[in-house]
Amino acid sequence: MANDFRDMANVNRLIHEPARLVIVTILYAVDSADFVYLLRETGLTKGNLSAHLYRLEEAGYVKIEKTFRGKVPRTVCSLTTAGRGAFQVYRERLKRAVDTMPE
Amino acid sequence: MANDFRDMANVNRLIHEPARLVIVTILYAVDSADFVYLLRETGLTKGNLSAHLYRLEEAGYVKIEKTFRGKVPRTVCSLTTAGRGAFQVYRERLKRAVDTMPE
DNA sequence: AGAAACTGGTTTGCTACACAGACTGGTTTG
DNA sequence: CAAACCAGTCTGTGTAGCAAACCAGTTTCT
Repeated sequence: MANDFRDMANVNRLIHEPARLVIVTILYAVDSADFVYLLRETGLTKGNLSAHLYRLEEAGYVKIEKTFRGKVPRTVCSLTTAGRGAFQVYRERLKRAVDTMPE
Repeated sequence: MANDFRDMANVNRLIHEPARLVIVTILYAVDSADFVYLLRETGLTKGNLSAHLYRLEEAGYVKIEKTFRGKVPRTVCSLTTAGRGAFQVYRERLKRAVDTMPE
């Protein structure tokens, strides 16, 4: 039982960070989103969003494609298979944690 | 809907930190525990545990009482009313977050 | 045409934090 | 009395999050 508590410490820290959790959750739901969309939805600053996306890309969780929409640059983000898997694992682990929390 | 996602970023960071979440959850369940007990249950190092407890005390979430058991020092920790409240709020918020996560 | 303002980001600087190993004050054991 | 041990605290290091400053290019204004 106390070991269930200890399990909480074993969550994926990369996804556990609230800002990134929001990003990943959105990407999981919508499949693909561009930088500006994420900016609006998350409420993060640009610098912050950029940095978090980079961390997620580095981890292999997010694919970042830079294209142009007309003459305007556009950054499209989507979860990789690894990213989707990591989110699922995180979600299940969190679900169990919440369920084992004392009333 | 996407605004629900944004809510995930609004958790109490102090409790959200996995190590502290474990500590707080234990204290919530057992009401009072000494340093050595927490050390065993959490698997944290002493320095780490000490620092986390201090942060929680600073926040007014944990009461730390230093006594002696015979000649040996003993540190007993317990959640304050504020701490219990904060945990409950965190737990409910997390519960909602888990529930709004996409399948 | 040139300046000003806007878009879509990235880089930089700062602060805070998590972590573990070294250290401390005292106690028990050999 | 020295060595080992107990219960913690302090210190050093590396990482992270955050926002402001910056940058490259585009559109708008005059």
